[in-house]
Amino acid sequence: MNRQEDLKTFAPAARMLKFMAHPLRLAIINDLLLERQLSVGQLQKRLNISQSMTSQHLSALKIAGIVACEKKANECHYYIQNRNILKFLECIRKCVQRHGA
Amino acid sequence: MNRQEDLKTFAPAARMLKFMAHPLRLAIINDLLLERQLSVGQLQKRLNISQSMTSQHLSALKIAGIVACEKKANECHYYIQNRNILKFLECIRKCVQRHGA
DNA sequence: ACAGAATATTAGAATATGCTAATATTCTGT
DNA sequence: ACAGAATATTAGCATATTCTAATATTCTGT
Repeated sequence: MNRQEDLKTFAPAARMLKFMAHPLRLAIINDLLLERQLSVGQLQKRLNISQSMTSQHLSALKIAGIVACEKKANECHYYIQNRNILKFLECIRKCVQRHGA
Repeated sequence: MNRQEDLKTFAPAARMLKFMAHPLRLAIINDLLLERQLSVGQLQKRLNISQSMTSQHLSALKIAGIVACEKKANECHYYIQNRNILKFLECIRKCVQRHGA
């Protein structure tokens, strides 16, 4: 494969990484992996951030296809849509553990 | 672990992801995983980008601790320093394959 | 010591991101 | 229909990223 191919190949991966590359969004992903499902309000309390931030970061993760949500009455319950993310998180942890960089 | 912990925990991971979250830098990492070692000039030709861009992206990856380099005469040979990156790349590929997002 | 190759660094413009504060929407219970 | 809860969206500022173009550094061969 030539280089132009390469860039096209890596563009979607880079895009997904970009969406994940934020401490709060990683924390959200982590929480959703642990709890399976959480409302915006629950996440907001857990992360101790503003309602707006919570919603905006969730919205970004939704656009990335990483999470999805389901309306239940007045609340919106978010969950991990792309389960491959689990292995992904494990990988990140390993990479970072031995590498303070 | 409480939430403040969480953010501190994920900060280094997010930092590393940020460094990787770029198509060119993923391509560089990929090339270096395949070839073991490449000079700036070789990478530049492969990726078909400017000398400055090549150097700047490599420098970013070096700061992140992902690559390292060794001077040989007039050239600078870069290689992957953090071998965990390999599994990481595989993970990314899997995540992205089934997810156009 | 000099010319030229290989790489690094810098400045600065264009764009993207992250955040706060404010406002809008959507739903529930009465 | 209304008040209030839960969530979403918007505007706008501050900061960070990415890129090009220009310049600096470092090394080699003569």
